Amino acid sequence: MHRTMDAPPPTDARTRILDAVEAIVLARGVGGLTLDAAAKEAGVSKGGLLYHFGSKEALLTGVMERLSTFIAAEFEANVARQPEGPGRVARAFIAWAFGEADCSPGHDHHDRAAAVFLAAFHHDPALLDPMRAQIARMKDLLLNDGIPHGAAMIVMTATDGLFMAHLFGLYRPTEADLRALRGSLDALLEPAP
Amino acid sequence: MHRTMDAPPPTDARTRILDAVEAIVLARGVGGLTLDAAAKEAGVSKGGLLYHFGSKEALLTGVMERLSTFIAAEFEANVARQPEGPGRVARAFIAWAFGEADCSPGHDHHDRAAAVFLAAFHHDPALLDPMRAQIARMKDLLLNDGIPHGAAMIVMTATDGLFMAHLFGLYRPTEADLRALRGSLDALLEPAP
DNA sequence: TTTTATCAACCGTCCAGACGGTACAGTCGC
DNA sequence: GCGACTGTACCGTCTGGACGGTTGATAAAA
Repeated sequence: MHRTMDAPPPTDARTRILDAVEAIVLARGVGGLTLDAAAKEAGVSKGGLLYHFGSKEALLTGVMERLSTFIAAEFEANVARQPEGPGRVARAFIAWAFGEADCSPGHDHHDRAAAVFLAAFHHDPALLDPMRAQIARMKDLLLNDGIPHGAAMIVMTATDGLFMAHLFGLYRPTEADLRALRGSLDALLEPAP
Repeated sequence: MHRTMDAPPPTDARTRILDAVEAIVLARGVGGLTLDAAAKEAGVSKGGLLYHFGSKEALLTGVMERLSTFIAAEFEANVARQPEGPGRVARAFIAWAFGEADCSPGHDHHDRAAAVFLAAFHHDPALLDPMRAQIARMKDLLLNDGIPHGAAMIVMTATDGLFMAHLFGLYRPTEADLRALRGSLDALLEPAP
């Protein structure tokens, strides 16, 4: 059950089902996610879906777990990519928010995260617990990153806010908005003059 | 059986229904919001509810419109409360995010906004359009507030992020976190030394 | 003044459809 | 033979919505 990154169709059913959940939520919204729809989208019978995930909750748990571990891995990689020293974690946060991680085609990881997020939360807010744990860890690291407390909090909330604006489509920042935001965030991480 | 027996709730049925929607979403989540539940919570029969709001979508539209106008009014009031000059709008944003607006008992306006937000978005993302228009106006004012572009964007995203963390319960900032955040945001609005 | 008609504001019931989930017999590749 | 499915049929529950009352206030007609 590894990540055999092969041709488009021959992925295993489990992965296809998980992908189908994300695709449906992105295309049709949380309300469009039914077991029947997920099965059809994954090219699997309903019985087959229930063979892998015994209930809708199990399905959402699965999708949530996959997202959590993916986010965790991406975060680690992002941190490793930054130069050592104060502000390293903060820079990883910023890099993630501005989407400099992978280069997956089609839907980027923000969209997929948003879809999973909404679907899980709607079914049962407690399903977000793995993600909460992950966020707590990341917050902990960020607050011990050798930068002022307030700067760390700004990085945390600003990146969250960017994500939320995207999630709900509240507004679309222009390129100039993003450049300015990024510039100011970077400036925050410079040692005081 | 109109204005006779009600001593405690002298509000009209329409308002009670709108309030009931918010209360239900807060207490039982988006999935718990049904017409029956809303009717019962409002002390109205299902037929009566459908008399005022002909469909669930109409109900959510109503709740969304009320929220939009409320937010707009609150924003205006918050701006008026700040001293004139550069950073006035930004300070209003910050004041709102830190909940210094009204003193409504029971549920604060953040909780109610969150409830309406989630319920409307779940039914149909397009229902957020009134709110999007409102946010666009607020963003416009913020970006012409006489402060650097990047600072304005930080204020915008940071306040959104704070709201989102609350909305999904992703993490609970400590008092110290909030103080530090607030201090750094305020410092951003000081004219460069 | 009495009767009748109209109208808004509800009430309570019923229903078709959708959804999550079960059951189970059969199929196909290893 | 066995695990990994497929396909169909079915069940109980819930939901949005339709529909036909009922009630009390008000207005018009007698």
